[in-house]
Amino acid sequence: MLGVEDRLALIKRGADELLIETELVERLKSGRPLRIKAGFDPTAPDLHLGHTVLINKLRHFQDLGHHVMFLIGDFTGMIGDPTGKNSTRPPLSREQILANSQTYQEQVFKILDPEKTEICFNSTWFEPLGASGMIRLAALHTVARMLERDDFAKRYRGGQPIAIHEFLYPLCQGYDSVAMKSDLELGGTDQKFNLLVGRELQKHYGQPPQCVLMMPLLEGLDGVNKMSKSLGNYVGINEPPREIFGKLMSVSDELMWRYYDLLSFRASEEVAGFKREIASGRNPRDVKVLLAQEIVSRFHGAAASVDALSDFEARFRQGAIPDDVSEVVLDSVDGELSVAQVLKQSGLTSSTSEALRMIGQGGVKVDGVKIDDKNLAFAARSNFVLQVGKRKYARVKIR
RNA sequence: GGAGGGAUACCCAAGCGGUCAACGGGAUCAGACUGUAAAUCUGACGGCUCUGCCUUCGAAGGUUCGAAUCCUUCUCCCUCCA
Repeated sequence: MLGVEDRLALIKRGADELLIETELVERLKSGRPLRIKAGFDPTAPDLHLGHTVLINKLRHFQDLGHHVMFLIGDFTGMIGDPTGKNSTRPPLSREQILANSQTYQEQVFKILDPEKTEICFNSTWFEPLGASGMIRLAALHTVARMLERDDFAKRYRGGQPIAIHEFLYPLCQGYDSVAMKSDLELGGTDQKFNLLVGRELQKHYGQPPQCVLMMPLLEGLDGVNKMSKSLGNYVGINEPPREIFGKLMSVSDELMWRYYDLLSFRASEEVAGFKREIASGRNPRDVKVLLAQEIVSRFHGAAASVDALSDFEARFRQGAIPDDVSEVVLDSVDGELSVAQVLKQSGLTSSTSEALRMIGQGGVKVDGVKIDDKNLAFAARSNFVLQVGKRKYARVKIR
């Protein structure tokens, strides 16, 4: 068993902020398994690397012998967390929420130990609470205090609408902590306000207030916004290995370091070594490959990461045609079909206008040979591989 | 309830009677280069049977030879007052 100091160090590794450290130390000293809470909105059916920052940390707690409670906000999902949003979120339907939370559970156990994880749904305590209970809960907080929250304040000042129900979200999240008797809640830095409401409410209900551990938010592939499904800048852990690999390779050299900090399990001394090597001339690409392979192996196994690397090398270094090109069969018109139609109907371009533009820009290849004739037509019964740019392929058969 | 302000392409945002398929930025896509789907540079970025034609500027009407631009009504949003 590690000493309190070492356990605390592991808990704090990579974390942005821990409140209140002295309180946590006291609880760690008690030696009992702590009740660790982390809540997830069932909005995105697929976990992405951004979620795993937090889940990895939950795994640390499990390894230290604590009781991890994975809360699925099936009730609060109907409100929609307003955190970090500059607009009201559309509420989810009951069916969507249930389907999404199912997917969550399947994926989260790629990282967490199912034996040591308790899955909770907050509808368990909110359904019985009822409207009157909700009003009593709402009476515990003031509008002024709600408006202290930065994103509410900004929206209010900026003339953006704030719907009343959005005020209920932090209260509900705080009440979750009461219902779950949590010792520590884990969340992103953007969750600070909500996490602290939990402390307030627990005090009100006569419980010792939870400690709060905040993890940094992972930037998405654009390196600017936080990784999110809705912004399309994410890497889903269920995506095909080659896709995960490619997406990680598209990260800028600068952002790569951030990903190393928050996603890699490599020792920090080793990462520091990479930085020194690159400063003295090593190609950043090679280090990026190591990261991409580590992540792919974590979710899909070592074999998949080797395959993803060789596929990537073949396609982007040597311009080879990949081996998993999907096939489309198209009907000819009067015995032939124009390139523009083939591109559109095969789904490689979204319109014939775009198809013609791509040809004009030199982005279209037939069997690996660039074409520049916009009026080109393919005869019936021809069979070829069509390519747009470096990433879109289709094996086309014309009937 | 009253008074103002706003709604433009994926997002932000110009335009305020013709030269507007609509400035600019972001995102995206393509090309070049390369060390990679990094960076940088160049270009494209409504649709089509594509040297031309068709449909767009919240919705519906109207004025005009001609409207994103003017008028009317409607919808939604914001601000201030009550």
